[in-house]
Amino acid sequence: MEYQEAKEKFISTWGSLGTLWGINKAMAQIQSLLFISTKALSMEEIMEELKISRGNTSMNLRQLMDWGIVTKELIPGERKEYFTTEKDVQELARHIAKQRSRREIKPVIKILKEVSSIKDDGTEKTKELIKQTKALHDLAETADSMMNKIVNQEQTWITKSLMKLIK
Amino acid sequence: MEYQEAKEKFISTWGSLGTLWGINKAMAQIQSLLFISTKALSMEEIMEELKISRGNTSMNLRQLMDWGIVTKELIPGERKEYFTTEKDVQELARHIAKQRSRREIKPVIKILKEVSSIKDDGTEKTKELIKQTKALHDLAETADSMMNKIVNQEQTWITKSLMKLIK
DNA sequence: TTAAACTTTCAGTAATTATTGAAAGTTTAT
DNA sequence: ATAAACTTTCAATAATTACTGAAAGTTTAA
Repeated sequence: MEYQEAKEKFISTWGSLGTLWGINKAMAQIQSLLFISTKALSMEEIMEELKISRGNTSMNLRQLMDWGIVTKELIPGERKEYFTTEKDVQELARHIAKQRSRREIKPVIKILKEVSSIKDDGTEKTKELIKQTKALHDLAETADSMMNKIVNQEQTWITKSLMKLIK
Repeated sequence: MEYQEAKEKFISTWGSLGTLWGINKAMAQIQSLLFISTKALSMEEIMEELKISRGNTSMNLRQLMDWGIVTKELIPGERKEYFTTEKDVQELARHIAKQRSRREIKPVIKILKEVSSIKDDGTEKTKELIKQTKALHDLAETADSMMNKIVNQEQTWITKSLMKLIK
């Protein structure tokens, strides 16, 4: 497999993985293009490379910046804006995990908390609702907190060794 | 908040969380309805409760069964089929993690492996592609394996203690 | 200022994905 | 065999989501 083929394969695979996880194709592809680029790219270059419109590029770049994984880079003397993505996979994972936690997981945990806190009227169905949403709440909290801890690398030597063990 | 409101809130929240993660609404809602139900439900009852068509119900139930999180239950003497979901959240998480790993993560890891194995022609861009996809490959493998280990509870006393630490 | 070089916005459209409902299929009882 | 009770399939349609492109907006240089 040659460079060009490999590059295209990577970008398109990453794009479809994105859609499978609720991230849109263009967004995932822009990010992956930047991820393997040796330099910051202009909007023009991104449009050209991915064959997408100016508007689409602009909007998705904005979203990527909102997520904190792409940043504008102003090249002195240049009028155009250039973009780069976080190149360190660990950092990248940290940003994504943090954002998805904040935007999606935390709000759901909150609702699970509310739902599982309704007053027990003694009926079987109410008991079941409380029991199951409570279990889900606990699971979600544990998973969320673990994910954050792991990705935040709040790792001492001991947790690192533990990681190796479970891995 | 009363039972009915709490129930509706739970089901609709779960449904929208689903869509956010690439799972369709009906599928998520059927699963959540079963999850808090005290008994197995027939197709009729699910349709009625969620106000969705017979076809939709049938197709999504099938998908849920393919994922291994819903099972048919045949009640003796009854002609209709009844459905239940896995009630244990741990088991549920295990099933989902296992399936997503198999269907989505593993194939992507495979492609990352391929892409990162192209021959190094010495150019900077090829080196970058190899380096970055390799990093992603390693991250994906670690994350996938950790997730599986965690949900599979292949936990000895030592991994359990470690879990507590990182948690 | 003005105008060139660029970016953003957004209404319209296209593409994708989900849903319906009725016909076809299956199973069970008689 | 027949028919009733049920489930599945799938073409048509609806709903959602993504994308385009041109107009409006912004910034910089002279």
